[in-house]
Amino acid sequence: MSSAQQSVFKALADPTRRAILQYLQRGSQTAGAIAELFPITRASLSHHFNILKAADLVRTERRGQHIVYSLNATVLQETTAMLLNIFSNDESAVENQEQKRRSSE
Amino acid sequence: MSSAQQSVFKALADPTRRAILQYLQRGSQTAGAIAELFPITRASLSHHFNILKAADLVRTERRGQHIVYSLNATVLQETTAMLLNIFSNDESAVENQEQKRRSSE
DNA sequence: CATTTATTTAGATATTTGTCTAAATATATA
DNA sequence: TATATATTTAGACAAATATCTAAATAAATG
Repeated sequence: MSSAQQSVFKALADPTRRAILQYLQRGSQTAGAIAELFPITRASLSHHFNILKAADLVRTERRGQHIVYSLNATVLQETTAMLLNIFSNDESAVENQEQKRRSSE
Repeated sequence: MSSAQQSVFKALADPTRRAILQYLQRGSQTAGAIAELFPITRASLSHHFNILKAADLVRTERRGQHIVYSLNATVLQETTAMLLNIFSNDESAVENQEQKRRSSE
């Protein structure tokens, strides 16, 4: 559960990926349409798509030759809710660290 | 403004830093007290503190030999609010990318 | 079926990042 | 003032990351 959170925060750390999410907020788009917005190669974009998919922030669907990307707003909302509680649902990080510390004494 | 957002998202990308913020939610703490929670050196922690300070997520105050760290909840709240609108306040990323693309044609 | 179009994968590379040890700085106290 | 305690800074290094080019895969079309 917290490793899912980790993949979301990692995904959000990159400005290109945030811009992709923001763009998808207006509606689903094909990979090619998204690629036109960015001055990087489609291969690099594909790498960002993989990271967004791994975080479950976007969903994909093939439509003929095209792959359509859609925002998965649920994950964003959950992450936001967690941040609003100032990480109250992400205690495992502290717990894990405490556990590591204890076991190395 | 969006570069400030960038430093916040970068800061939140690391689980140790999220754990520090979460811990500070209970109240301000000295660097040493925080360090006892984590199995990494104080030098490494200091590096994380610098990143949190650069993002204005924490504030510091010297108290004798100690440095007291406090959560700056305002920045967290603002970031959360922005996420809730699904990046509606962070358009500059897309704008910048569009601009780069246009100028390279 | 061959070619074009859309997208991803593979592999290379430069940069960034998290961590460490050792040394420096700042304050308190004997 | 000398020493101890608290914290940060400097520099090194391995791992992760963002990007690229070239090649592969998948679907549409002549």
